Amino acid sequence: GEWINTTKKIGAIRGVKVGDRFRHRAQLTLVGLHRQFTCGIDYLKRKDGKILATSIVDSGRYTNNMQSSDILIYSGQGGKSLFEKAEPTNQTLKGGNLALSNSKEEGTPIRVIRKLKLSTGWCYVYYGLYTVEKVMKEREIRKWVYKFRLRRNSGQPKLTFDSS
Amino acid sequence: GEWINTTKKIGAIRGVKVGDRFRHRAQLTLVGLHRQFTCGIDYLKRKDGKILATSIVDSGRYTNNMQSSDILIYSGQGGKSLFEKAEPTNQTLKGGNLALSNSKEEGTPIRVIRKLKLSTGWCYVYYGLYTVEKVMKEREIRKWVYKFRLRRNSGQPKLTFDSS
DNA sequence: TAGACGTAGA
DNA sequence: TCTACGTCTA
Repeated sequence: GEWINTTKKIGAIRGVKVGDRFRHRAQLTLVGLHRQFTCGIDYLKRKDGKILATSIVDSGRYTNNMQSSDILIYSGQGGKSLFEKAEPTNQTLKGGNLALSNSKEEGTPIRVIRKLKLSTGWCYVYYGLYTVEKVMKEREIRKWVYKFRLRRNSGQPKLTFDSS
Repeated sequence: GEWINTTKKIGAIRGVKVGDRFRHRAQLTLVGLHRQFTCGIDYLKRKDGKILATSIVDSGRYTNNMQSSDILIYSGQGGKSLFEKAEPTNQTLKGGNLALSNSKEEGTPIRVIRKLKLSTGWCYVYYGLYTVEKVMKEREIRKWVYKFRLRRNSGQPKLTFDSS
């Protein structure tokens, strides 16, 4: 890839407002909201080597859920998603999962993007900054998975949709 | 997919000029230049059922070549590309290949997009309208493939690049 | 439901 | 080189 002036960063992205909508994952990459093309968890490595999550995309392929407007339970990666056919395997605390866990320790904000069906069709909506407040290990059908409870940081605009 | 006001069409796209550059295939889809996300040949079905090519993308995965600024030899699809590992198989005159062949019969214009490495990095460049002037069947390593010779329609802007 | 000249990062 | 919550059309 060829990128100019693009250091991954934690926190708000200049020029992107809460509620902004995007048609394709490629656009999230272009504006710097989420620098992974298909992976749901993006992260960077700090100078001391510790990895921290920068953003997550909830596109409904895993068993996430939004309990309220402020709480999001996000599934870790690995061990096959809902629609995969391969044998499920246990998730491990590495890559994006480790990054999210580290982010809880550090209390660093995470950009959250969710795929929604609005009246105009599917799109990715920037929900704003969240903080990981709990890391859980749960038993699913035939595997252990990580779940991350994120809470939306206060002081951000309310989100309302013409969802269909 | 959710598309509004988007009928596939043959010929120039309003708002897109020869030489326009795009970072991702997704952008080609958004502006209507090429409505396939990964496939190299896009086509539509005419009212009488005949399929005609609308656009092609040359991203270097097949053995295409640009003999001069006006002539492009484009490989048909199927039978595995250069980088695939599976067994090669013969290409057949269906789908995109059939569409390109039909376009030769009808003399309809085809939008050509090429992936280039410029000084700013890789991008897709709109080369303008071409017409298929010859359909060939050739022997490659262990398979038969189709090759389409396209000639750039006259009267279009010259293209110059700061390629690297 | 599967195939197709996808992409970035580990 | 491979994985990853891709995405369109047939």
